[in-house]
Amino acid sequence: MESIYLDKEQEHKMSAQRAKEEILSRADIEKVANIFQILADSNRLKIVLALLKGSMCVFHLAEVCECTQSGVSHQLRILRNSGIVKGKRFGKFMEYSIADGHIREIVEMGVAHLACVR
Amino acid sequence: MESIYLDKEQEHKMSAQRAKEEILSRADIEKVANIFQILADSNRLKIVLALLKGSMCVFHLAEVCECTQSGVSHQLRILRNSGIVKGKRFGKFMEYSIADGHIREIVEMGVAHLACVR
DNA sequence: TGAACATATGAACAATTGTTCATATGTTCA
DNA sequence: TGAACATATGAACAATTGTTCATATGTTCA
Repeated sequence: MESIYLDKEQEHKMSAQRAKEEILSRADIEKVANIFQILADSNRLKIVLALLKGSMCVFHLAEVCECTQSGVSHQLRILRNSGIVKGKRFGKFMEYSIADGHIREIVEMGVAHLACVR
Repeated sequence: MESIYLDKEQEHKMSAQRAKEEILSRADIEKVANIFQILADSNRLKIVLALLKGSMCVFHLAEVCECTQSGVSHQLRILRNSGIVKGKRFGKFMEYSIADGHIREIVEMGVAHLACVR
């Protein structure tokens, strides 16, 4: 007997075909996953959220994030390496700020998603 | 001698103040970080990208993602638990599809970011 | 110059995560 | 019913990640 779900199977096959043709390259997918990976840690996300309010130095970031200086510094390195934030020295202080114009949109998308989860 | 960067310090202090007042709650930040966490793995991201092209079953997902059946199944559980995808049985097959209307926007943001990294 | 402050970094560790293998569960169909 | 197929899941393992502690580096200012 023929499957009663033959049309469904056909449909899935077509989706799969389309997906295979249009999917991003492995390298691109990894890059996108990396962006999300950076934002996937609450401390790093908190740093980004804080910096979106305005530039500040490590001391204040640690304060806002309720986190140790060392912890913030380590996370800042990751954020710097990925090009999301940049640091500029002012005397003893390092002023950190958002370096990536698109990061606000991505983060705001995530925050917007929060509302519709409820 | 007074610091030559006194105005900068003042500025940072104000940013920090704003950040402390306006920052999301710890719980909300964790939720947002979680959404990003889900999308932070290339295999999971690939599954989501594929499903955005159309619903399909586990067999096809494994094919598109060049991944084992078991691997896809494990990742699907994570995606299901987070409410991003849903599964519906059709006979022997499970049809998976995107359950979260906002996920397309978030993923597309990430993909758009790709272009401006180049 | 050296004390005080701000930040960065290396090493070690615990915790988390993704993958694989083996196997269980669910469904169809002859 | 039982063989064949599709999917899910538990256990084990290697790899990755975040945090902490100690300490190094960079800067100012008396």
